[in-house]
Amino acid sequence: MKNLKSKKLYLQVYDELRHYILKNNLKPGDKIPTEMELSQALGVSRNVLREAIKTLEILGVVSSKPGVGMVVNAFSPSSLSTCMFLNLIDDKGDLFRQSQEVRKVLEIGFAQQCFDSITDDQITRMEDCVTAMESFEEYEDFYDSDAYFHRSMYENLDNKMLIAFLDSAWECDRSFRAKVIEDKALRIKKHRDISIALREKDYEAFMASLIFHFSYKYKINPPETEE
Amino acid sequence: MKNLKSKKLYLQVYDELRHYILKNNLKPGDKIPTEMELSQALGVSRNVLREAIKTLEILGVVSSKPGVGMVVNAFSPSSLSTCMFLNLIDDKGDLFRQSQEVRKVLEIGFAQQCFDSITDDQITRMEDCVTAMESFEEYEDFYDSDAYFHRSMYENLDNKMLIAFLDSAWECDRSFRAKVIEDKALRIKKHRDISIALREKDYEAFMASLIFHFSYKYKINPPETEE
DNA sequence: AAATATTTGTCCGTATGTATC
DNA sequence: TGATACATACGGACAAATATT
Repeated sequence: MKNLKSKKLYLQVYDELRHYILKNNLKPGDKIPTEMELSQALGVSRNVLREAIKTLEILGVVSSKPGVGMVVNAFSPSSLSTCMFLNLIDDKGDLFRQSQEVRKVLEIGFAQQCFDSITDDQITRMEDCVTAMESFEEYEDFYDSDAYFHRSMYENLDNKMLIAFLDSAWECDRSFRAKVIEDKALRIKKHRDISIALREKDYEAFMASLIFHFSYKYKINPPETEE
Repeated sequence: MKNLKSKKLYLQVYDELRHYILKNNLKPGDKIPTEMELSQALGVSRNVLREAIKTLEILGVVSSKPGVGMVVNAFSPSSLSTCMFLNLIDDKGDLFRQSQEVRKVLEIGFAQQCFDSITDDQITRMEDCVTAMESFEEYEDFYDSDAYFHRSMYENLDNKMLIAFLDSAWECDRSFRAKVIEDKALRIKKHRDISIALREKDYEAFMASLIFHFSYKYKINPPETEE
């Protein structure tokens, strides 16, 4: 069809659609043309068009409903972490180290802003996470509370990119099924110290407990290669 | 077809393929079954399968060639920034601020590691970027040198996740067409000071110049809504 | 070197379910 | 209720690129 590049059509169409959304400055909620209109406008079959536009839907850029059409979505942090699973096909243990390093730098780097802007509601939910940690036996449940604890800390910073990056790093942690070699009680204490320092608005204690929290050894549990 | 969930088929297939790659612990270079085999195994048409698998190709997870088949790719940082364009459909000015904050925290947070591990070759390329900056008139060219300067700093850190995040943040900067309100000479000087400090292995000067580099005001140039 | 098989790329047609008017 | 618009899903067909014999 396009004699330009002999590049695969669905890749060209994907770029065109990206361009279309950006150049027309589409906002969340805006409608985009139907499959028929788009395929005719681009001069490709509906099949090729769908291969490109379903990528946008899976990535969370647009939503489609039969009988309605397609609309642009608002950005959600999870759409970035959706892509993060790409990392998992590489060396797992090393990428876990990388995600740990990045998390440490990001969380400590934004600690000041967190301390200044955190609300009582956030602190309460962090305390609830600590309480939940104490009652869990299974590590997976423990893990969920840990993740929610940290997510609650930074959700009020008005920085969706930070949230997206932190979620991506957590996504790696989860998929690696890494288990921290650390006493459960110590792990809980570390988190409790952070929440207490925030509750008492003690900046020095907050920073100290946060930095201390990131000091531990870890091992990797390889994912079961089930059936 | 599947009365189970009434969830869209191509979304289910996408999850299945993700699962397949992870559970089978596929490494870069490994082959995955043909479209016919996969569509038959999953009980869906070849069309639906392609809508899911082309997402994986566009994301850079797999590559396909006619007559050969599909293989798993190695992770490349660009695959993450491919997703970052999702952010662009939201409030642009605010997300530029966010990317600036994240970049600042990440670059300063990893400055110590950068200083310890940087090689002469990296520093030479950074110096070349500064030289290039001096000869450019157009801001776009200036911008490319700026991006490459920072990328060279951290590429030796053995942390692909960091590189991916930094690239993602740069992707935002670029698409926002943000222009820093700053004297060109000052901008060049800031970068030159960083490279000089690294060349002379002066840690204090390096940190000071890097922190100073991130202090500036900016404005946003909205993307032209061409044609 | 040449013919054949394999695999992806692209298009078409059709039927179904769902939402809107 | 019916009619229309739209996405969903299937199957077939042929072309193009590559590998194999």
